[in-house]
Amino acid sequence: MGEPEEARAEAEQRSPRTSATGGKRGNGTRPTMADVARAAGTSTALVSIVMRGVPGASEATRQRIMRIADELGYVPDQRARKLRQSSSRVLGVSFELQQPFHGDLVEHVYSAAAQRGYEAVISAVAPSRSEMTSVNALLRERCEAAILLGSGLEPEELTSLARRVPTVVVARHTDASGVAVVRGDDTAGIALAVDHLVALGHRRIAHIDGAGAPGSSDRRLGFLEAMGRHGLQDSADVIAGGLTETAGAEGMRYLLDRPSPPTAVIAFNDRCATGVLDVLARHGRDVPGDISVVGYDDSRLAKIPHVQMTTVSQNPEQLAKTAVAAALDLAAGRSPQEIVLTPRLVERATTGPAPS
Amino acid sequence: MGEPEEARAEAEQRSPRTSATGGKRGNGTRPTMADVARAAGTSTALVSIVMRGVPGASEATRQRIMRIADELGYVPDQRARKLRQSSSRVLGVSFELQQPFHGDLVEHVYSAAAQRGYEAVISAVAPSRSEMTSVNALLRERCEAAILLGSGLEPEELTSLARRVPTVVVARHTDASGVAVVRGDDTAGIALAVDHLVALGHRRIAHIDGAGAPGSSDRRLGFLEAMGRHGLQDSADVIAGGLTETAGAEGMRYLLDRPSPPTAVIAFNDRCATGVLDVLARHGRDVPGDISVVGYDDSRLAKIPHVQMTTVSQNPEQLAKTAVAAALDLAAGRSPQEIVLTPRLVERATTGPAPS
DNA sequence: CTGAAAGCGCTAACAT
DNA sequence: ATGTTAGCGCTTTCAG
Repeated sequence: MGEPEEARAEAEQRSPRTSATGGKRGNGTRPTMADVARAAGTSTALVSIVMRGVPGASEATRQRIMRIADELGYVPDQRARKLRQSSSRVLGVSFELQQPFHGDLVEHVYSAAAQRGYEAVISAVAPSRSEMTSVNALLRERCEAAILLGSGLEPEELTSLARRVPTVVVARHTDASGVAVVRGDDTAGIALAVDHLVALGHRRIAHIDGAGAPGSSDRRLGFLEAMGRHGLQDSADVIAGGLTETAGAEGMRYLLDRPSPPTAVIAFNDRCATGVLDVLARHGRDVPGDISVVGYDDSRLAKIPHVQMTTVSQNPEQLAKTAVAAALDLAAGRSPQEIVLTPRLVERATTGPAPS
Repeated sequence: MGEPEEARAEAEQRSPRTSATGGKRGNGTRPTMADVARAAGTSTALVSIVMRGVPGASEATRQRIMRIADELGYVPDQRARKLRQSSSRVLGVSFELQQPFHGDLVEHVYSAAAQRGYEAVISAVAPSRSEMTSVNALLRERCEAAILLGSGLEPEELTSLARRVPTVVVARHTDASGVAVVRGDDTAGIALAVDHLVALGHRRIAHIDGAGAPGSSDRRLGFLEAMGRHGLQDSADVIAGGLTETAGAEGMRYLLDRPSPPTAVIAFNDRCATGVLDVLARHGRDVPGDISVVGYDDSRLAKIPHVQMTTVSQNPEQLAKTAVAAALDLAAGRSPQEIVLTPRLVERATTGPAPS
């Protein structure tokens, strides 16, 4: 079960040198397996065996074929290969191009998929490229399962999609039937942040939420609930925000105009928190001296050395690994599950004792 | 020549509803063209004609087949399709997952490719996924040409790659032979920034450079040259930086420790400038009152409403469009060219008159 | 306007 | 250990 992957890894290593005998390049034709077989004086089947790194060829032949393939600049045609195989061993991933957290997830999905012998095919969502378009591209690639990062699709769309391809939605909650869900426990995550701040002596705590974004309501509710648990429901403040720096900045500016602004802010995500921090810096507020800030996601933005944001980590690696596992389970015919991962608070430098 | 694309667009629109007759889902099998043909009582050839939207079927048949395909949830297998076609009509794109500017470029490459009837297949580079790995994946997809965003490959690697597949490198200069290059004029771009600042009365101007990053030396040279042109070579200051917020922050902190810090800073890119701005805000420096800051790329980061960064724009859309054109030219057999686009200064809110 | 048949580059039985 | 053969799902002549 491991051999094909090893072979792939090997092929990756081999530096793409090209020999003098390299043949006609420049026209659009690339060498095929038949070309290699002809040059080596063997059958294509043997070449196939060698290229896949499966047993069934003598060491001498293996070496020779490898060398010839290399000289010819031969690269196996993935399309033909997958077409022939009954299962494509392809996982489709739809993600948002400008969301740093999605970048983190994609990176780990690549390796989690590779570890299980799958290839990850990614398809982006952007302002000018809808999630539908992105997902349709995946469908045409005949992926065995689709992984949707922070999907914004409606429940009906998701259910409908799930009928066509095993679907797992990552990092958001959904009621859509038929889809698997892998997400962090948003309620618990926000509670972690609240507990942390309350322990530091904060009372007036605000939450700049994700507005209509997926996961937003869970976090909002979790916030109110946790505040209530501490008897702080009256000093809990929820402000409409969003997923961007802009939303965070606007929310924070609004809060600063208050007669008595909060001493701590929990933002919907790290991007939002970045906007918050920026506004505070510009207004000469010391963080965490005057006001504490907590982000969400533990994305690249939170880890920037001079930022060192306290944030709730969903552990992208675990999320990605779990999502891939869920996708393969689905593809293997098991029924969709909702897997909720426990988030963890990463205490860094943007939170501190409440000002007295 | 336009029809196949129209058809594709249509297919994208059609919402993925599934009928009651939808048949066996859940096992790994998706309907094939043969299934549709059988259900419609026609040949697969006819179904193919309809699915591609090419002329050769009566309106009635077309409607009927479309409906049946829809009901069955049929999606053409892209792999089989491309395999059969002589030219794959696929463009490979390698990009960096965490670089906002690459996100902008990728978005526009998608649409530029679609406009010319090509499909863009993207492959990411990340800390745990090398550019080689990323490019190899593209090669296996049999793309007709590869577009490398801000590639970090060595000239020999690029030349070697170019022998295997038409290659265009975007947004960096390279001496590698055989590859096409589409980039902004970095020397001119930095000069634009310098001229702008000098016109505002700045004399002590620093450049936080890109260290070893591609394009870095051009910008550094352009900076010194432009400063020299204004007789300011003695107050030109080059600081080692990098492509990240961290690099910018470190550079700026270093500059603030000077007995007489510069009144303006030109950062290597927007991410770097973001780090600079952050440090300035934390130190209570007013931008642009005390110090002006210029970024580079006009990426998402520069456009954030409360940031409004003055920056040098490489016009991602034009860059992407030109790169796609260059890729197709190459694929069509024309010889590689270097295309240098003229950058443009976008004056926003982070630059102003030098403090007196 | 519609259908039959060949084959894209590869893999997987099955021979030898 | 190596070769032969038959397709994967689609497009594309070529006939009807």
